[in-house]
Amino acid sequence: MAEMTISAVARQVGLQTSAIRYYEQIGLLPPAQRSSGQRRYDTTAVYRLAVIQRARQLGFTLEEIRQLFLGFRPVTPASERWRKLSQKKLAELDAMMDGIKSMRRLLRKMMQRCHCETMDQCGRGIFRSGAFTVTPKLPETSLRRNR
Amino acid sequence: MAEMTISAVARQVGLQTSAIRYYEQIGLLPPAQRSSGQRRYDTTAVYRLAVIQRARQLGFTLEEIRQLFLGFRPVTPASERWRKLSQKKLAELDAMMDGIKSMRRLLRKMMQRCHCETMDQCGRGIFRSGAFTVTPKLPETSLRRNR
DNA sequence: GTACAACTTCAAGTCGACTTTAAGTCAAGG
DNA sequence: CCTTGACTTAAAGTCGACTTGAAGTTGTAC
Repeated sequence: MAEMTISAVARQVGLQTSAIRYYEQIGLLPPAQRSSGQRRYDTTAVYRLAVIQRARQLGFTLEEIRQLFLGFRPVTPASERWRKLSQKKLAELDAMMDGIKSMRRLLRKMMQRCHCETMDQCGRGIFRSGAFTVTPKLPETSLRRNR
Repeated sequence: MAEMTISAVARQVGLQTSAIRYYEQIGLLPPAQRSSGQRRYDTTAVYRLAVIQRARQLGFTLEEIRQLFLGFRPVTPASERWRKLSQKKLAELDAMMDGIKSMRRLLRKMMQRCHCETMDQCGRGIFRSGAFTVTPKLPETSLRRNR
């Protein structure tokens, strides 16, 4: 259990080996010890990856996760790190929810109220209402592939 | 008003000219009439762009918007087109909301319950709990630049 | 005649989080 | 010795929605 290959670790944490190499490359994981050129990991690496996975689950970007590990003075307790980053993320999530909610509202209104025959007619109505200049950009279809 | 340049149209609908050319390129807009090589637009193009902007506001991808215009038999009324696509999108938005909500829940729990000193300790806890294999992928920080 | 602004095309660049590909290395088994 | 499988690297590709850049054309003003 002390020395695992990259694929053993990948299996344990539910990642592809390429992702683990990538994390190392961007400095999210410290360079692994090598045994005749191959990476060898112990449980601390697995724990670190568990944290990374959890953080991704919480909506953190890899850059934010790097902050979690490296963006504080070494004495800063983990709990405080989490709290600091979580506050910002929570606000972001709320903003995102609001964005989605307004899409939903508008979508429902659209479904109820539109009786246009042609798209052109529809466009004329929208254009007159003037409320089309803003562009909230959709948060993306969620749920990415998971190996 | 009958004949506008691309930049006049861009101004009216709040897009960059490059976006309009791009829409033409991917077939979202029909190729514009040319006057000595330059594109000339009338109000129907503006209406079409108004529809596109509104649809983007509702969370539709450009591909979905293309469906809105080209994915139905020509006789299909606009209102019916909207309703068909909106139903799917509404379901997607709901799924996205659920994803965000579960992130929020987990985030709050994390903030309350984590008292770890070190990240390593934190990782051990997460790893033991086993609930880190899934990877919901965050919907993206919303609100993209708007020209 | 030439400067200028506004347009044109086509190709390439951007962002984030990876994956894929090509070419090479290594240890074990037959 | 040779194959096999798991690993290695660096570079390039992927996705969506554009933007940016380079190089060229057009019409108008001075």
